[in-house]
Amino acid sequence: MGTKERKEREREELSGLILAAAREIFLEKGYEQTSIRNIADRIEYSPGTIYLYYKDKDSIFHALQQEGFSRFGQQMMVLQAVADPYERLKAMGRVYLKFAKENPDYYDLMFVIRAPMKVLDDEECWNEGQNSFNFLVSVVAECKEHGRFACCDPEELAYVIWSTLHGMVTLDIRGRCRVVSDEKREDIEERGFKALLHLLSHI
Amino acid sequence: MGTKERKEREREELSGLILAAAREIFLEKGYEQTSIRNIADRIEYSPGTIYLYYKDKDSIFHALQQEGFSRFGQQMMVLQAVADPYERLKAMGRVYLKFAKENPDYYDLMFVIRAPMKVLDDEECWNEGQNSFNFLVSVVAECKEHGRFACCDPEELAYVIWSTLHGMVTLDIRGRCRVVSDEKREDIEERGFKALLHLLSHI
DNA sequence: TTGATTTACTAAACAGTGTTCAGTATGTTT
DNA sequence: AAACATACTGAACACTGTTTAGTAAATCAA
Repeated sequence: MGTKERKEREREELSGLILAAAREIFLEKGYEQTSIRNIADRIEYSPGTIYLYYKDKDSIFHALQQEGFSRFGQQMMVLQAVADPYERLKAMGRVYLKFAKENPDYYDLMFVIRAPMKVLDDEECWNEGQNSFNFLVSVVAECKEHGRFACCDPEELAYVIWSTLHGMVTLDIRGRCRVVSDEKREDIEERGFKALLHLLSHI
Repeated sequence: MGTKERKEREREELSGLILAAAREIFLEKGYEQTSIRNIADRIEYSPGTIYLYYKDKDSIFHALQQEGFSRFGQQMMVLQAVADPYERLKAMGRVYLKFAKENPDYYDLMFVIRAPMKVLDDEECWNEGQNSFNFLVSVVAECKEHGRFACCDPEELAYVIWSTLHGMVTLDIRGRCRVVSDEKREDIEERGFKALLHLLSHI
């Protein structure tokens, strides 16, 4: 008899329901407003039930972070169509900035908020981030094989490129971009990205 | 009779005491652990009293942010000794990274945490940040006057440089640097900064 | 089918959070 | 001495994450 299998299926169903509710509230009202009680209310279960499916609040956000990386990965798929490595690198930057602009809350969860990282103990690997970074490093390395960035270490250059884009995005997301003059603020990330490409094209 | 003056002095005294306690707890135990009740306990007043001196919790963190910028400004003083603008720009980057490394909590408050920015309404000016950014822009502009960065807009280039350093610092502070290989992680910011300088020196 | 056991869930409690406000006690002024 | 102003408190309100004793239902064994 398949009662065991059914039970397992039901377990995963509620676990998925909890995550769906968390995602809804998170995307509707943001991180601060996503509480265990809010999630419980939405699925009409008691708060305690949530702890039968997730260790704590942080692990719910870790699950949402993984969803974010999944979306992110899908968006990056378009890069497979770009043959030239340097063109692929440029397209990658644009996809990165587009993802951040369209999913600022997911971006925050993936790269800024501490909560989802707390479930990883000190030296445990952060797989999702690692894969994304490795991919960037590999693209930079390919550029190098094609003659670009001859004097640079791929990992170091990847890190600098990532830092620049991440810096632009977080200055925006966390409200620090108002220091930029009015006429440039609206498209400052686009301007910044072009300036970065300009720098990269001269080495 | 100077009762009015004395009262005012006493007001500022307690206001300063609250801020000092907030600073202590913030630097000892971090942002999350700095609560109104913790502050009240430390100065042996009731929680309600704090609201007679500060509008809300955010405005306390805004005051702490200003302190952060004050420290930051003092550290930047050493740049007055650097005559050549490009050397000054390089020294500025090093001071920036040094400040972030030595005062990660202040840095977080100044450039990442949302709370202290909430006291500024939507289009109100963020003076502390504005002054710092303007200073960076002016140094880049001076470089340009000395023949460097000929093809770049000073504000845009200042923004890119700031973004790169800010990105490196926040990836570190918010625990996203573990993707960098072990052998480079320890001094990855130094390596990244050198790579940035390398980029800047080729345009 | 009955009794034992496991599973799934809830309600309540604990300890904490920011914030407000009626009441009090002290200091100042008339 | 009475009136008023100021400074502060303590309790309350509405939240937060998390734990746990208790319950009701489902499953299993005899």
